[in-house]
Amino acid sequence: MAEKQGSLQIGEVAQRTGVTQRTLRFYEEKGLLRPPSRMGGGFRLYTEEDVKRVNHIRRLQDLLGISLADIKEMVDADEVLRELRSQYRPESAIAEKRNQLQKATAVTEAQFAIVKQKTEQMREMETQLTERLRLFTRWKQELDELETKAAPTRG
Amino acid sequence: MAEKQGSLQIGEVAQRTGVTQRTLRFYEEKGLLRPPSRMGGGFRLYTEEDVKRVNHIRRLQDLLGISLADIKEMVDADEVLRELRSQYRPESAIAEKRNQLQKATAVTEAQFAIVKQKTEQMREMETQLTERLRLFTRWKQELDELETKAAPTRG
DNA sequence: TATAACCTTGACGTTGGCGTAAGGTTGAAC
DNA sequence: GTTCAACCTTACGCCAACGTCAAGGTTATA
Repeated sequence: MAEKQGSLQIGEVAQRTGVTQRTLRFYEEKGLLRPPSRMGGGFRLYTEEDVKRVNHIRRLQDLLGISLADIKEMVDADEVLRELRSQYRPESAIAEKRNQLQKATAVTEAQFAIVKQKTEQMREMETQLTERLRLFTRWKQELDELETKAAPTRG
Repeated sequence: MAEKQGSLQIGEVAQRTGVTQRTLRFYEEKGLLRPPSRMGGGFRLYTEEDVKRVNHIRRLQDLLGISLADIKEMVDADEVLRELRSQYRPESAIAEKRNQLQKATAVTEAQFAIVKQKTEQMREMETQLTERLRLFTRWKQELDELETKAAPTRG
């Protein structure tokens, strides 16, 4: 019996995502990754989904610079998404689905707002930096001219 | 004798920047703010420049999510900028000026690169989120239709 | 000159996000 | 059936970025 198809041990997940095994266990502890299945002896078995998840978490961390607690909220919204997508068979509890959908929408909108705001501020900063760089090159040119035109009377 | 014109005590700076007094002292300790002048009894006296500085630091922290150590590098570059700008009188040590200019340019370019990369990733994320929101609204509509068209056989 | 509001330094405490070491278990290979 | 890397849990450690006292000095105002 081979391994279950497409299941990865923690070491490989760590390698492929660029985080440590400790971090993966930590995320699990904190509820950012759902507890993976285990093989007989207790070794964790991850899926490709999990890998994507980790990458997503890291992007959120790096880009938005928000706490893991907040990220948990966001990835929970993702989870809802997957659930809704998978059991796309609305024979049961429409009200609940509507509820989940509502919450997921809210979280996503919040995220969107953050991203929007940050991109805007980033843009401002970008232009500022561009201006500054222009200024620097101008000054450098002036320095150059000063040295070539003026007397090289030293040394 | 009134206060020196335009000098602010730590409390007011704290209020206006939204950080605590502790944070201001902390930044000073870490070299992110140059030690302000003091009045007779030792009270710190800040300038409007300092206020801008603090705001800048916070923007960098919030937007780029980088460490204060890295931010120090950046604001040091700012310092160089001011120095160059103020004593715009290149009678002394051109070589040094060139050097400073070079370093400031390098730091600024590094910063620019970071900002560029992040903006791009942000954009990606933005489109992703937009798509997701569209999906959500579509699903919600489907749910609505299901409820209106199907039997409202409850209650 | 009293007293409240503001400030000082010093030092220890806290929180998030992991690092790391210890001691034991598992699994594939030989 | 033993070896050995990869994994397990437990638990203490660590750094950044401040928070939070404590004990006292300063300044404006009555």
